[in-house]
Amino acid sequence: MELTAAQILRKCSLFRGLDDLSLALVGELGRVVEFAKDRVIFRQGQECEALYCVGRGLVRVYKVAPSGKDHVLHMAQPGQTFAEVAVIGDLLCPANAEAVEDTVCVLLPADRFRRLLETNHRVCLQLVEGLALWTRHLVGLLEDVVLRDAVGRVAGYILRSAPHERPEAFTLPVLKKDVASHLNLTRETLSRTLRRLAEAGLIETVDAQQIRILDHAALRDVADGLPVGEFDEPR
Amino acid sequence: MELTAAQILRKCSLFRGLDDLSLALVGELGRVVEFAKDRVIFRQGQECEALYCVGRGLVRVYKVAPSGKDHVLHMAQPGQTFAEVAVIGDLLCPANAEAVEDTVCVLLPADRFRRLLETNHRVCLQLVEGLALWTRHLVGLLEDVVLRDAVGRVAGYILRSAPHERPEAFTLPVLKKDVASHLNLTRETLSRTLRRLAEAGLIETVDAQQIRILDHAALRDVADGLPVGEFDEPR
DNA sequence: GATTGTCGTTGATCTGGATCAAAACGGTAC
DNA sequence: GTACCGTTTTGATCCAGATCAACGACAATC
Repeated sequence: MELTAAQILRKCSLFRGLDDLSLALVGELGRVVEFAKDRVIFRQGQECEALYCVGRGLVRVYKVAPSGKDHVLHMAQPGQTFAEVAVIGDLLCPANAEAVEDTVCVLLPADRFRRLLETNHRVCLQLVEGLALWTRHLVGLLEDVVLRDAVGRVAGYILRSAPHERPEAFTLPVLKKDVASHLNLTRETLSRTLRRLAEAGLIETVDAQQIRILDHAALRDVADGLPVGEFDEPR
Repeated sequence: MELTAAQILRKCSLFRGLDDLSLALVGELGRVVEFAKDRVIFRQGQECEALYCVGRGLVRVYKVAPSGKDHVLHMAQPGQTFAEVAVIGDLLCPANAEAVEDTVCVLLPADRFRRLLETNHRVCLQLVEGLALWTRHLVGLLEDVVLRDAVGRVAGYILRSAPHERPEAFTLPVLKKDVASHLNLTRETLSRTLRRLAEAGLIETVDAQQIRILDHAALRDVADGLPVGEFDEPR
């Protein structure tokens, strides 16, 4: 199935709420590009040539430390964008991006998009809102890493990424190693933490990729900093 | 000395680049308010009533964990704004803010500011740019905390906060405990880390608040992840 | 089939920075 | 002056999570 730029952009959360006319103006700039699995899309420090909107597939946006350690900032799924900030601020790419699966994106060239922003108030307004949300997400991530311990972060992640309807069982959309990196944990710690949550009866691991939530409220509590309980202490 | 809303807003980096007319429109909304030292400006979770622009003084914007630990997101100095994101996205305050010294702010009421955004394209454009910068700052902070160790973070902080001209000696604009919290370190660790840098000959501590940079390049290297050297190893 | 590679789990050990404890500094109030 | 209070510094100890190491489960390639 082929995707057109318009179809992809219509589902893009950054442009949600945009009227058809403005959406068409944005679409005119768009060029649909495919990236094969493992293909590098851009590297940090490069000039950023476009804003990317994912139509199909999965993109890992990550930064690597001088030490070699890397940190996943964002796993961009269909409907999500990346490199917005670099494009808007006319900055260098702050991170690396690569396709985790075969991926289709709409590219909105930086200079033309910036020009559209300058002429079209609706698009501009929409973007302000989108950026505000993205910023809040970042602050959330930051506070997660800074203020919560491993169990809290994992519990919070599970709650956030469970689908809103039928939240009992869900399939992780990304590999655990990427989840771990996103939460600033090692794979090992993530694995052990999931086991602790399972042993405490809060979740159940169906298989490597599937998690069933057994006790939503308790999970909420753990995410809010309460200790896990339901273990050791052989009174 | 009394400050007017217009004077404060003119020096505000979020509105830098705004033409006089638009600036005047923004200024019309503004109400100048003083906050005494230690006064709480808002608490996380509250409805956010305005965008704040600091004219004089210093405001600590911080979040506290369920555990009681707190994290300084931002020490807002004159010319800087806070609560922009909450106002723009019509979200609840994501953090606490309190005046560290006697402080003067311009308040731009949320609803009226949002209405201005909707009607004035120039202000909207300016804001997109401001948000992009703020986002990049946040990503930097996140990567700092996640990818660097204590020495790297402290070295980076010193480099960032040294004045661009005459960077040899400078006075910390905020208390060390706030610096520590911002970098997600304890006061103790910050103190020890500064001592290590001093012993390695990269900096010199004049007094509690003043730091002299002795070796700019080496400090850069440490911030980029190289080990500090110049210690132990009694060959 | 065998081989290689990536991912996930589990166990044993190590360590950077936190925590606890105490003392040295300024301020400022009396 | 002395007493008090918040900040900073230093030292001793502790611990959550990293690191190292081994192994099983698949999937892809030969």
